[in-house]
Amino acid sequence: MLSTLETMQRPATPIAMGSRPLAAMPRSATPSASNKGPANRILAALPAATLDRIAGNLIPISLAVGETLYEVGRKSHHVYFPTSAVVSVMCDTADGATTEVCAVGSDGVLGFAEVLGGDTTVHRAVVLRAGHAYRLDAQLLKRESGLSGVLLQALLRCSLVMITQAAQTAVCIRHHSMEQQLCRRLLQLRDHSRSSEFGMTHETIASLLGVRRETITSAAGKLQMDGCIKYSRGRIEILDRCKLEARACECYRVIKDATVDLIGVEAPADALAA
Amino acid sequence: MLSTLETMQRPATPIAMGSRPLAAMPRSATPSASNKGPANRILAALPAATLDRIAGNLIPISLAVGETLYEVGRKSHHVYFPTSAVVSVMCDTADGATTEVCAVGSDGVLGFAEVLGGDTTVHRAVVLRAGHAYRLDAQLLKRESGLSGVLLQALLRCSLVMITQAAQTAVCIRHHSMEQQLCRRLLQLRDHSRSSEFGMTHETIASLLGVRRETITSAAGKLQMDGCIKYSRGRIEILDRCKLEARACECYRVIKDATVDLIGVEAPADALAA
DNA sequence: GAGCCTTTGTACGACAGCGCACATTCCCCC
DNA sequence: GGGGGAATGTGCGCTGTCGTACAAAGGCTC
Repeated sequence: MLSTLETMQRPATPIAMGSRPLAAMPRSATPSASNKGPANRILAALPAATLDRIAGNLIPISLAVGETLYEVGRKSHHVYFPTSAVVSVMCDTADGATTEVCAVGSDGVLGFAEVLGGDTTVHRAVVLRAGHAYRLDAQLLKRESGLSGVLLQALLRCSLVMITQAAQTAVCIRHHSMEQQLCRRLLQLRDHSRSSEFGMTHETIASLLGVRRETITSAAGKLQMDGCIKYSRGRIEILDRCKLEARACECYRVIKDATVDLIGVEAPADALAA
Repeated sequence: MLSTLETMQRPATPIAMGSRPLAAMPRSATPSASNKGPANRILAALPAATLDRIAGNLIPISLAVGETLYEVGRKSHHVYFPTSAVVSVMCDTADGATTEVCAVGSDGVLGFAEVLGGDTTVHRAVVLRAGHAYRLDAQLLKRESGLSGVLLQALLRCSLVMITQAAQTAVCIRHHSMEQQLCRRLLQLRDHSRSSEFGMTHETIASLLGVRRETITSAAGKLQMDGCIKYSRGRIEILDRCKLEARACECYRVIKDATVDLIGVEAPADALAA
């Protein structure tokens, strides 16, 4: 779990496309929260008895940038609990345009829609930041969740976070300027990477926000001019987090607060660092 | 449950504001699906044993247009199962702009975020179409859901529908034209009202879509010109459903299909009528 | 160290919505 | 049946984003 940002740079394509098969991760780590790396918070919050029952089936895997966890209209047979990886949930239009509706990291779960037996997945989940995750068989989770209300409650909690993110994304797109949206997304990227620098081209950010690359270049240019950020060739560094937050819309806070409220507190260092 | 559209017309204000206290509904109907009116599908789908346990606490209430079921940042102590009423879940910006992120009718539940103990509600739920609903004490539901996984699964299902709606709303706002968005929303309104006519001013529609009244007037004007709809003084009639669907973006279908997939089939007459 | 590819910068016309300001028309009520 | 208020129609300049096209610059490879 040492993957720093250096290992994730420069996806060959923006996350709009790309779907390589999952690479199984050889070494088996325990899913308990006591690990050094950032464990998945949902798993960590489960009572020991529940966790024990599924622990044996949690397969640690490694995710590369651009990998697709599940595709629109196709049934996924797995549920994913990211630890260090971050996954974007994308929503597409009929003519190929895309927008990220929410991002899931170690504070969430992916693919649990299948557990309920819905036939189609409307969204696409693409790895945004390389890292690790635990994979669980959907059928197994389905059986277990019938027995353990705690598990269902955890899933419900996650889904509420996703509702909040998606809803806030909608208002944000409607009412806030591109610069505000960019600031928000940069802050979220920072929070997920736990470092003030991360690899990401204008092109990739554009495909997250569902706008043109040039629009991002223009907005990012202003932010750099004002000393909020610094970037070059697929590498962005946040110089002044406060300034960035001041320029962002409130959506950043709304989403963050709701997540903390439902899932749990952020790492303390995170809330302070620039 | 006779409230036709005649009784809901002309809210004093667009749904952007307004919060009157709830009016208790005197007559007590059984929540079972065997009633003549449209029962709540979530309740109807519960196994008899589960339903029996909460039936005594389901209080039938009547909802008027513009009533606020829950407000941002305030804790609601009730969960609502609409039968004939339709409720908009609105998301606001700091400077007062609003957008509807999803709409809930007899195929959904409102306010279940509280059940999980989240402290803040990020959204606002406003009655869009007058009608009836069942109200349930949140604490009671919390207790019951600890016991009944079926109940939790039902809530999770509903939350997935909401995710789909909110996510699709986001892409739709980003990538589709106002005319497309208007068509989509009109079709959804029609589906919820089970009649091709419904009371709604341009102003109200504008506040749902988060745009100016004039923008709606202009887009609606084109639709009327082409014989898709007919409107006058807060009353809109859909003349040609097919034409409307052809002009709408795919978002309408995506949301509808996902809802049917997760919650259940629509009333058969509904899928056909013009 | 030359070439190539990726990333970023820039320009310009098109156009959809916004904000504002009125005009008009219809319905309801006195 | 006349007034008043709500609902709708319309115009105009402004701004932000799109679409397209091309230029410049940085890093990697041979």
